[in-house]
Amino acid sequence: MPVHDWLPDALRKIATERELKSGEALFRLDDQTVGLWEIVAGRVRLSRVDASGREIVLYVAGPGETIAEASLFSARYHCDAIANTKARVRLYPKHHVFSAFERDPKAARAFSAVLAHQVMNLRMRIEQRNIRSARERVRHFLAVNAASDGRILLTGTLKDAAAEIGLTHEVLYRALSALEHAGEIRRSRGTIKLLRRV
Amino acid sequence: MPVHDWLPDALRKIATERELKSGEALFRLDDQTVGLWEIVAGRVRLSRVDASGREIVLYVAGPGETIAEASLFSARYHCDAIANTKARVRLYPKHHVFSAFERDPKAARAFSAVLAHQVMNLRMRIEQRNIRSARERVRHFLAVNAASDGRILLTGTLKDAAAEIGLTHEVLYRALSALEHAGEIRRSRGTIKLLRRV
DNA sequence: CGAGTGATTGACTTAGATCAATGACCGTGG
DNA sequence: CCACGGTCATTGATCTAAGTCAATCACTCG
Repeated sequence: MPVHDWLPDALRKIATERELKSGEALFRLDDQTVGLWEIVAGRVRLSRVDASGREIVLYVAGPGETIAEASLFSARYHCDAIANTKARVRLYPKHHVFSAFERDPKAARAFSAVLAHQVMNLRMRIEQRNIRSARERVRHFLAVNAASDGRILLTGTLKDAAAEIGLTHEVLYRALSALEHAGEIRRSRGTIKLLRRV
Repeated sequence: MPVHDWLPDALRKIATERELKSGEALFRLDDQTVGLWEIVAGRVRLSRVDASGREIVLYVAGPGETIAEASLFSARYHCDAIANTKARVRLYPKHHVFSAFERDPKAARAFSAVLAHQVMNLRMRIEQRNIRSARERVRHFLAVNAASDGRILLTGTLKDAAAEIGLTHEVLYRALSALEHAGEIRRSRGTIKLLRRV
């Protein structure tokens, strides 16, 4: 997912950065699309205003993520992007992106590959959300994130993990300790290990 | 999302169909990837076996969906695909897909565009799942699916919609009738209209 | 006309959210 | 070097909204 994996070096050099104050709009519905944005720091929300006048949030993007990939392929944005916090963003201008893809088909292919992986990953997360039981959901999360030796590599805190899987942190703690008591996992200072069932 | 939107005609002609019995494997982890699969009928699950030996379902695909887009870009599958029901699938062989993309850069671009849209759509659905309150979730769903005149186009039944937004159908019915009583929506034989707030 | 399914509503249960309190750990600034 | 503010991790008590079970009616399809 990190942008650095698929954007050609040349393109990264062309990118320009911009600071956003909290609440400032990066772009608005129907603005002309200019390119691909990467969030460097802070959080930016994508939202629309619905028929009854309320704002509906489509997505909140954080550092390392790109937004508006789809808008590369359309002339106008179809949502608003507004900074939730003070934020720094980087712009990869549309025509540079496409000319890079033309010059370097591998880059284009890498881009597709990244998107395809994201699709798989997001589908998996939705599947996870379909699991109602907190315990089962945590099991799913652990299983998906476990290496072949059963060790789970946590990026960030448990609180972050709780948010990602859609549980409150309290419930995650409880589920983890229940799994530990049941002998399904073992924990030691920050690492979790999935134990092989007999 | 329908495959027909982005696959060149020529490619569609080359595709071969295959029937799967319920429980039959379409492919297995570490098999050589052969191409892109489209589900024509039935349901196929993508799953892996975790470190403790349980099967974890990554995704369940239904008619009209494609699976293993990401595997186009890798030599081996990294999950199993198993028919949940009797199913019919269609194969677009990998090298044909890529040669079609080379011959017709527009097709390649369309493919990327489809993937990018899927990413946006999936992110939106995850955002929706972050809303805990059933009523708010239904509001979000209605707002996202409403046309500019506030009319909501339902594909399929309300039960389907309930499944998509991650609620039981009973809860969806109740939330809808609560919204109707509150004057936020109006319903008449199968159609829902979002009323403008004053 | 009868079986099957969707839509709807009621009654009840439960699991997860919420509120609250505590200890561990960290960086930091005096 | 240590006191202090902040966040994470953890656990307990309580509440509530969503899930579950169940019954009914409308509709469609063969």
